[in-house]
Amino acid sequence: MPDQAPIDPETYEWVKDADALRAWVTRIRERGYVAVDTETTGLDEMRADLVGISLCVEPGQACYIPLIHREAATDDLFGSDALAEGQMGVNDVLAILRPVLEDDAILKIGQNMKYDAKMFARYGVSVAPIDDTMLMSYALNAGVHNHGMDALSDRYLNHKPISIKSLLGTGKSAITFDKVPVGEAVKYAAEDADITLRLWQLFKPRLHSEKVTTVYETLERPLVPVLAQMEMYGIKVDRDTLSRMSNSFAQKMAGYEAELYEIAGREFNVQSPAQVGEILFDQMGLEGGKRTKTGQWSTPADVLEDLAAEHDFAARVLDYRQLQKLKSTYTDALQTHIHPETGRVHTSYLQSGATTGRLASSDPNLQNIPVRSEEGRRIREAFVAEPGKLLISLDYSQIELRILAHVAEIDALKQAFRDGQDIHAMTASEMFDVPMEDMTPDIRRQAKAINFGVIYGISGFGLARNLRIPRSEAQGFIDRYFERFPGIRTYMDNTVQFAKDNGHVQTLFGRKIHTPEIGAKGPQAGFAKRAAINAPIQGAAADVIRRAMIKMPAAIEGLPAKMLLQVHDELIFEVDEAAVDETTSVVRDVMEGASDPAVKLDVPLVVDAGRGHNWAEAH
DNA sequence: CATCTCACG
DNA sequence: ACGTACGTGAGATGC
Repeated sequence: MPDQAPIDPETYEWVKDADALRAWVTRIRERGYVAVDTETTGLDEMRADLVGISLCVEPGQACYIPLIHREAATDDLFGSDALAEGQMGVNDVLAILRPVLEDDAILKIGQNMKYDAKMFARYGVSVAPIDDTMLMSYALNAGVHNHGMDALSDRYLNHKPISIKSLLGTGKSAITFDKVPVGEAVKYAAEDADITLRLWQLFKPRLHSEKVTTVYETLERPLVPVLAQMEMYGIKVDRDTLSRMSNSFAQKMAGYEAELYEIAGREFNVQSPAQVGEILFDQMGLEGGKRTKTGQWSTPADVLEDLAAEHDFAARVLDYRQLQKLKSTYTDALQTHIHPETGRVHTSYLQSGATTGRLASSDPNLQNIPVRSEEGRRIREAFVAEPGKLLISLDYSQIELRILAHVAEIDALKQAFRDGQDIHAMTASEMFDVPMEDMTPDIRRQAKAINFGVIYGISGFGLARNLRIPRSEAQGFIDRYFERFPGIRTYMDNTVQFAKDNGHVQTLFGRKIHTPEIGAKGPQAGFAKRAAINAPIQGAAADVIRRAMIKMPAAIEGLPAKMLLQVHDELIFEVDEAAVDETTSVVRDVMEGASDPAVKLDVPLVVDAGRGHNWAEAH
């Protein structure tokens, strides 16, 4: 690394007036880029207030512009806080900064820039173009370590930044950033911008030397504004619907609870797996109970399901648990996420959350809203379109199996997809020598489980557990599968070997997923192998839908349609009723062509679409 | 704060 | 012989 100014928080500038700020704007324009960081009153960009802005133009040259820091007024008997000295008004600051923040010719560099871009957007400033050190780290090192700034600074700059905890405290007595004395805030905030700039200088050439520039430039960087926009739109959620469901669940749960106490002959905590296990295996003396590694009884659903046929107690626990899950995680918790001003729920997508290139969703997670059970699916009725609009949902059909057929070059599978065949039925037909016209649902179901297993890096044990069949039988299925599709085994062996040789696997689009555990011995080895087999398939599917999402804003421009949600292989839009047909057609075309022109797949991508006044109807 | 359980693709 | 399906986030319990 070239000689650089040491990271010294004492040297940063506190910007107090317009002249000082204009001097920074001049320096930014001379450079053509600037590292930017925002300080806010909270982590929720939709609710937090902007507290200050830090800038850095070269290592060690950083400043902080405080906006609304408050300090206890010594002469105020009521203890209310007064605005601290030496601050500019947010409107004055943004008036001066806007021209550079919105200037196409000036690159704004941030760590998790989506957060800062959303904050600025709420104050009417559209920040572009951007670079993001978190995403650079993710493109370089997915699968290796986390991409938070503290970790990156420690790892690459050998410097531990001032911790936010040291300023805010923790737990109940924690304060918000606007209560931090400005002098302390300058050191912390400007240091973050300084570190971000240094990381950027370090990562920029590495993207090239590690051959992930294309991944970063085409799959990471352009997705940031797309996700920011989706999150800010949010999706309308009907509180009354959720509230009614909560009440209904509570009533049913009370009934199950009484029944359980009756059977057990005593009261206990139904929500405690340990207490459920005590009753089943100690008190009732049932066989087959297993303990967790901490020595408590284990009572997962599949175990209870086996017992439920004989014992009402197990069946009622399952009933209770299902409703408890739906109530606490969905109908209750979702209500707290409805934004008081927009009436909508604004999730946050973590672009560097999953090692494979998938997104993750949090606060709330809208990627795991129930659908598999009838009762759970009804929760989707609470996700609604505005009056005069509909929700449309478009999802890729069998995208991972299609990608497997392509990358493993399995002619029979590729042809089946080209012919639009039922792929699970076709697999079953091949494996069990059953003509397609004689296919039964049960044979097809088994083949479907095998197809899923293949994507996950199949094992006899896993398939046996999933299908509830003896392990020997499951192993027989797998052997048979590889006999019929020998190319799949070759692909898997090659993938594992590639991981061992290179320390990573990669997707069709060049995304690297590091596999540091691939050389491990013992049980770890199995995990690492299966993860390595799965990653290029799951990752390529993730790349495809990312490409579609990146193309989408231009494609639907002019249409009265907004892209709201992504659920791994599905996109959800809110559309004026009159434009539903046209939007569906446009979106489908973008999704089905998302691989082009980067990768020409040997199989077609097929997208299914639905529509409705709510997500249950649209799905 | 770790563990268990369970919701999704 | 061993112990496993891949990838996530969240709520409740109990140390």
